[in-house]
Amino acid sequence: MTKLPSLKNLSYLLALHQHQHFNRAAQACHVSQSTLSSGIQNLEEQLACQLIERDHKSFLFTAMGEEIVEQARTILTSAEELVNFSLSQGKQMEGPLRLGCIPTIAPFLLGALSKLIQRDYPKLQLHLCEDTTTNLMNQLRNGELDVVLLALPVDLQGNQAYVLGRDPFKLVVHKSQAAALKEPVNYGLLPDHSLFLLEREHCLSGHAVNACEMADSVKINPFTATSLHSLVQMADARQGATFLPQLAIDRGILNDTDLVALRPSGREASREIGLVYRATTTRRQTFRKLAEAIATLLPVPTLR
Amino acid sequence: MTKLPSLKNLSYLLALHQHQHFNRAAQACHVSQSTLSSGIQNLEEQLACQLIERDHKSFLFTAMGEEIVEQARTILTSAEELVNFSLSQGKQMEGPLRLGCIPTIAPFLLGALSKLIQRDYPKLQLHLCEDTTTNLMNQLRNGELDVVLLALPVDLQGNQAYVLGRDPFKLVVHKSQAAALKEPVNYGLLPDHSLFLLEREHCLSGHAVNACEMADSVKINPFTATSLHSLVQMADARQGATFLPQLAIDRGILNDTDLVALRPSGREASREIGLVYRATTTRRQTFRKLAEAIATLLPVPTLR
DNA sequence: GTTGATGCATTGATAATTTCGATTATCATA
DNA sequence: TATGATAATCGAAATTATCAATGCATCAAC
Repeated sequence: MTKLPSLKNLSYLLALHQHQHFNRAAQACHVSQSTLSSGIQNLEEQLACQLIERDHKSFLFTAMGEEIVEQARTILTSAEELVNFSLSQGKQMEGPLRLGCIPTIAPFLLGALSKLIQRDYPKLQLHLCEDTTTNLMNQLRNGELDVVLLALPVDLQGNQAYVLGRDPFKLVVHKSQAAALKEPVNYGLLPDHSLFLLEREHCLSGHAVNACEMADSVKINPFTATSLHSLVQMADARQGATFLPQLAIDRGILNDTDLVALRPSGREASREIGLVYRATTTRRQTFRKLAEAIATLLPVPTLR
Repeated sequence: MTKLPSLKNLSYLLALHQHQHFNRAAQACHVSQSTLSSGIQNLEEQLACQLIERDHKSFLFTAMGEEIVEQARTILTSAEELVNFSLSQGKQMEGPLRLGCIPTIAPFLLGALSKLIQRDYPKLQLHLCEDTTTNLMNQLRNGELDVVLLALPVDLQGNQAYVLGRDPFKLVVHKSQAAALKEPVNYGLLPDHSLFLLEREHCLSGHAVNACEMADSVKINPFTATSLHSLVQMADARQGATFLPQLAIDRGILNDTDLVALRPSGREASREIGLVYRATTTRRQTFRKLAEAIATLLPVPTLR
């Protein structure tokens, strides 16, 4: 059998790749710069190939280095999964679980989820993290997260997902305009520029626009908000309209406003909520149970 | 970050699992018995769980131990792939490649393949191994083999495969009977018990019987052979018939016999040849090129 | 230019870990 | 009750990892 590199050195390599800086990487690993430096050299020697090109002041990962980093990443996450698995004694619902969630779901679900987990699986330590879909997917890939809760469809990039349920979109309008409308709402009746959406990059905008088949409508107000809460504030103050997921409405986002929720026209005006995990995971059973728990909290649960 | 177990200790665990004996496992790892013993204890301490139940004379892996072994296996094979990858400088067609093959393909293909590889990819060191489908799949899973060449369909058990081509079955009969038959052959014209097949467990028997839609026919002779070559000997000596893959016939297995090959009736009288590899591999490109090379040697190449 | 700051490599002493051989403990069995 | 087989334990020796300090090259500021 050939001599294998140590996991420690591989983790040094990953840290260096992440920080692109020996000192900061060393700090992140809680070792001195010289330790990390020699660890990397050690690796290069064992693997008999150059991983980084040195430039005395700076350095650059070689193509090989990048490739090795990718492979090392999966090895290290597997190893971490192994210790987590054993530390939790193989019990599926024990030990730490790092869950990422997008901002248009998190505030309306994680509170209830946290309570539910606390009640049903008190030994499961849920660590939560709120970020954009892109960032969450990166963190999942890097092993910084175990599972990610987000709106589908999304490019799974080789990961796998459980579909937990469906979250219908509602058209939310000011009381003063609601009288003139009847369900399902015909968008043509809305004043021009009266529809507020999240910033374009935000996945919810895309989902809502697609779901309601109204891309580039003249109805959309060019101002864009960055959170559902500010969206509500805008619509309320300017007597406009917006789309909100049922989930947010159920959790009282419209309380203390003069807004009412109406059913929009267009088929399938909804988003799907999915739980994404690495294909290489060993914790499918855990994620499955978590998925079941989350599904019970959704407007239209449809676990598969 | 939690403290990770060392790859070395994990490999000790795997060796112990394989040999079920401390001394022999230690020898296999080229370390002393005490080293291996304390390595295992170390693991148990780090993972905070009992991996083996000791019985003073003997021992038994716990359920957790078995599970950890499985996970450790994938980690170690990934690590080994990493060093192989780097040692071959990322060149796809360099370094060692361990190929397993079933006995009804190996003798008719590996010679030509070996020659082809030697010519086109001289730096690829092909290690060959001939065994049954079941054993090959186990060795693939254990990381003892990199790829396996066999007849499809087969339970992939989470592995992946390239389909390389199709190998038609021919009905091989003695000259003295050939005159009475015309293609495609109607089995009813064969004398009872005149058809020789490989032993029942052998995948080729199943493939041939299925392909020609003649399960449990009274035509089948209860005597079964263990290799295609002895099958040919039987049919030749006893003036019977048998099924042979085109591949074997192309390589001259009927030379110096009084047998002739005829096209059997029944649609799709053929087997598919596939190249199977672990889903977690990092060498898909290598396997792809190998697949292309092998496909050119098959009677009906259909790479996908 | 000179100076100071930055960033990685090197060095040599020290600490930690690994490994081995020898020994011990336990059990089965002859 | 010896004997042999097996795994755990122990202590010394070898190996390896780590750190603080230093070296060396580069760059920016003046």
